[in-house]
Amino acid sequence: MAYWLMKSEPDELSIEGLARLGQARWDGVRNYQARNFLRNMSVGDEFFFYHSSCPQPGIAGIARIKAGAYPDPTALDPQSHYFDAKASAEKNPWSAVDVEHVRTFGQVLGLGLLKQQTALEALALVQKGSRLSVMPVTPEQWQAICALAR
DNA sequence: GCCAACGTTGGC
DNA sequence: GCCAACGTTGGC
Repeated sequence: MAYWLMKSEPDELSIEGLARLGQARWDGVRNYQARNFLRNMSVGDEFFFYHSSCPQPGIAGIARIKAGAYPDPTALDPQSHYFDAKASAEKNPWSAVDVEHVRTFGQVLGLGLLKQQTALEALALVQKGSRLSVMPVTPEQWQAICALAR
């Protein structure tokens, strides 16, 4: 089992929204590096749910992969914000996964707090200029962040 | 709204 | 293959 971190704008999907729904499709990833990480995910993998582009950016909880990567239907939907005119049913370069809620933290672990942690220096999230929205988390980083949540 | 930094596009 | 221009991300 592997660990990950994924960013979502709470206006689109928040940890509270996922808790309410129980599960959701994680779609709209339009970056090849992030997509490749999606494809490496296995059912049962857990990830930190990060809230981005919002008043309180940070890790808001934990969720789990319920179904591994499959072609992202939003790429084929002209109505979707994530529509990709170059994608087709035969050749859809984008992937989605299904996720389920695990835990909402009592308080959001703010980006500032995460940046203070020596144990997280290698995490793409806290590196200058990094915009990666899906990234791997090592077991050590996972433990360090879980400790902050207690 | 600003802006730094990155990724993508497309002409050459 | 280079690289300038453009679009996007995302914190502040």
